[in-house]
Formats: sequence, C-alpha cells, structure tokens
Amino acid sequence: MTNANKTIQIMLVDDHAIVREGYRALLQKQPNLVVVAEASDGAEAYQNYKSYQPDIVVMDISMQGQGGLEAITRIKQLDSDAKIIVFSMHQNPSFAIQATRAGALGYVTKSSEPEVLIRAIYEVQQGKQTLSADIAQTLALEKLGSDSAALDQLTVREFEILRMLVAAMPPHEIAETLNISPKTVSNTHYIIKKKLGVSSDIELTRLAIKMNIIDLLALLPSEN
Amino acid sequence: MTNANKTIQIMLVDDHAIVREGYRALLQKQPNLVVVAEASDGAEAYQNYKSYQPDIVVMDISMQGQGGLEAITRIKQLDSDAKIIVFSMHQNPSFAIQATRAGALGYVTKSSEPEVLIRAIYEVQQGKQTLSADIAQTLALEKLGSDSAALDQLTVREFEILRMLVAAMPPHEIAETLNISPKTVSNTHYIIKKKLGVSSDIELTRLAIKMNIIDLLALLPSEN
DNA sequence: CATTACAAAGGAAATTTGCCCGTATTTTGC
DNA sequence: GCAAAATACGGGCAAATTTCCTTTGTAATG
Repeated sequence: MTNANKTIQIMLVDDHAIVREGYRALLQKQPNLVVVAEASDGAEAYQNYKSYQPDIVVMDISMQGQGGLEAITRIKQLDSDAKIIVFSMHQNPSFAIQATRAGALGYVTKSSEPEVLIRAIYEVQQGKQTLSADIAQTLALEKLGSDSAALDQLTVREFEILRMLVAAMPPHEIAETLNISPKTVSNTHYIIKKKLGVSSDIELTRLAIKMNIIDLLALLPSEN
Repeated sequence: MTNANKTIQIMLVDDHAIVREGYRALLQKQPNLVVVAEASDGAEAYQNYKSYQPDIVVMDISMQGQGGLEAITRIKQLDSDAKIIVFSMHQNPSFAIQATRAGALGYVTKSSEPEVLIRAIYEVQQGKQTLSADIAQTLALEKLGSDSAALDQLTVREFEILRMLVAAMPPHEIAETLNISPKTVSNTHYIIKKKLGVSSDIELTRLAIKMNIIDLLALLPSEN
C-alpha cells in the first residue's frame, strides 16, 4: 500500500563474515531488498555509510574493536534520519534499551525466525520502531516494577564502558579503543559504580553477571 | 567408497537459521562440498547424523537448549570415526579444549576468515586435526600455568580470604571476622591476585566464577 | 533561548595497591 | 627433636587509583 515497490538498499555490519553471508542469502531472496554494502566493525560501518548511503543498516552490536553502539551514535550524528536495525544475540532487554537510546529504530534477536528480520526491515523503512517479540515481552515484564532496570540508568557511553570493564579489558585499552583519555575511563568507572550502587569491582562484576552483561558461557569451563 | 575425489557431504548444526544460511551460501561455492542436512540443536543433530551419515559435521556449540558438546559425545559414541568441526564464536580456548576432549577434530572461531573453515573441512576430511590460529595461540600461552590448578597454590588462609572477598564482603568485615588487621587482608588480597596471575578484581571475580568459588545459582535470579 | 543532559577530562585529597620487609608460629623432613 | 621451610600476620612507603568536584563543549528538549 504505502509501500512503494522501490528497492531498499541495505548495509550489513557484523564482524563475522559468515554471518554476513547469512544475512545476504536471506535478504536477497526478497525481490526488493538489495545489499549494497558490508562492514566488519564500527569504523568501517561509518565510512561505508557515508559512501553508500543505504536506506537501512542491519548491525550487530557485540563486535570486537570499535563497538556497535559507538557506530550507531556516529552514524546518527552524520545523518539523523539513518535507519538502523540492531540484530543481536543478546536476549537481555538492556541491550535493546541502550541500542534504542543510541538511535536504533529496531532490535531483533538472532534467535528470531528470519522472517522477523525481514518484517523489521519493512517496518523500519516506514519509520516505525520495532522490537522482536521475545525482547518486547521481557521488557514489558521488566517495566512492571522489576529491579534489574538499574542498568537503564546508565547512559549509552557508560554502558559501553561497563561492558568493556567487566570483560576484563585493561583501562588503557578501553581508552585507546574509544579514543578517550584513561582518566575519562576511570571517571566513568566511578560514575557507573555510583549509579549501580556498588562499592567495589567485585560487586560490580557480580552485578554484571546477574544482569547478563557478562557472557557466562564464555566463562564456564564446560556447558550443559 | 564415499570419498576419493568425490563430494564431501556436510551437516550444519546451529540454532540460528540465518547463520546456517551463511554456512550454506559459503560452502555451496565449493564444487565438491554439499550440505545434505541441517539441525538446530543437539538432539536433532544426533538424529540427523544417523539418518544422513554426513562426512563432516560443522557445529556451533553454544546453542540454547542442551547443547553442542553433548551432541559431539553422543555422535562419537554412535560413530567413533565421525568428523566434527566446531565453529564457535568463543575465542576462549577452554571451549576448544572441551570440544577436542569431546571428540571434535577441528575448532574454528566465527571471526576467522571464511576460507579458514573451508580449509578446516578439507583437512579434517583427511583425518587431520585443526585449530584456528587465534585459538592455537592463546592455547599455547595458557599451557604455561593452567589456572584450574592455580587454586592449589593458595594456602588455606588465602583461599578463605579469597572466598570472602569474592562474596563481596567488605575488607574491614573480613578483618573483624578473622580477627586480623585490615592490612593483612589487603596484603593477602594482593598475594592472591599475584598467585592467580590476575591484575584486577574484575579478573579475579571472573576467575572465581570459572572455578566455582562463587555460587552461580545464588547469583542468578531467574533464567534468561 | 534557556535548561537540562551527556561526554570528556583536569585537579587534588583520600585511599588503596604493590612490593618490600620483619617477626612469630606452624609444619615438615630427617 | 630440631633445624629448615612454609605460613600467618602486619609495618612502611612510594606509586597508582579512586573519589569527588569542577569545567567545557555539545546535543536534545521544551
């Protein structure tokens, strides 16, 4: 109806080449979707956005190096009408919240059926906002006076730095990655602890686990 | 009579449909590789292995539901010649170790270039074992000082204090409880970190989880 | 256009850490 | 049984960090 039969140009951002292949294979099946660009990290995403001006960006946010949230922010600065869908493995709604704050219009988990992503693309193209059902549900539950919303008090930047901190990344490396001074990292570290109401890094780490910011699977010696 | 220069039959196991699409798109480019089966979890993988008898299984091990390592073990029980390549997002070498123990012949990280997986398939087909370069490296480094045994280097006292520390008990309270000076607690804290080879409390906490000093069940409020 | 919010970072006092050391008190090995 | 380790405890002190405040530039709200 409102949907003109014009093709939608898409840029894929994911650090796993094979996952990009996956998007591509899926999206190309739709006659009016075309993948015009790819990127494997945040910096590249920014550059390619400038060059290709895609209608939609489909982006993973848990990339190594320059993170996805950072990339979203920068792309949005460049073009406030940029339409970005985050396609993430994290079921944790806090990630969705942070992504939305940074400027993403859609958030779809990788465990969703492929059609969910397709649908999200069409909806976002029309300027709608969209969340995959699983996220919407837990988010709704969290809304009802649950406690673990403490994370949502953090700004996007703070959240990003928190993730790096609890991934045991040395502060100077965080500073380098984000191109900020180590001093800012340590200041932000302090703010985070204050906002989350913890007084030590041990408490902070425990909290991070509780809130699924730390990937337990990567931590445990074996799975079951 | 299945091999020689003939096609290699492959089964893909991954719970993300879109990632399977990715494998498929990539592998089909190789004239002598053909994907004959797919599965989205461990149980299905086992069933399909029986039905299709693929030459090679390419499997993700961090699937939700009950997962990959278990599937490897069961498939190996069924057919000790089964050739399984684990294709995982985890750079953590512990996963490689566990996968190899379970019977996988190859371990390739998803951040590897696509050709690495292709090469791994050919090598494993010839019965060789293969690890992606990044894993091989960290694995070699970790060889010097397996951290599971590192705990044994702690004295009883140190271990006791470690447990209190990672339980997020404030140092002065530990001192009171043990009737020692806070200074001793902090000295011991330092010794512990040194013995365990970590440089921050965040790493220490992560290690404590890895070694089951922290009760994860008490930490997790619900499932995710 | 004023106001609020965010990111970044310098300054300085307070605190902690890292590493040295010395002294008791156990354990051990012979 | 006794010397020799190993362990437990803590003092001292320079170096590093944390904590808290302040400032500055910039978005974004309203």
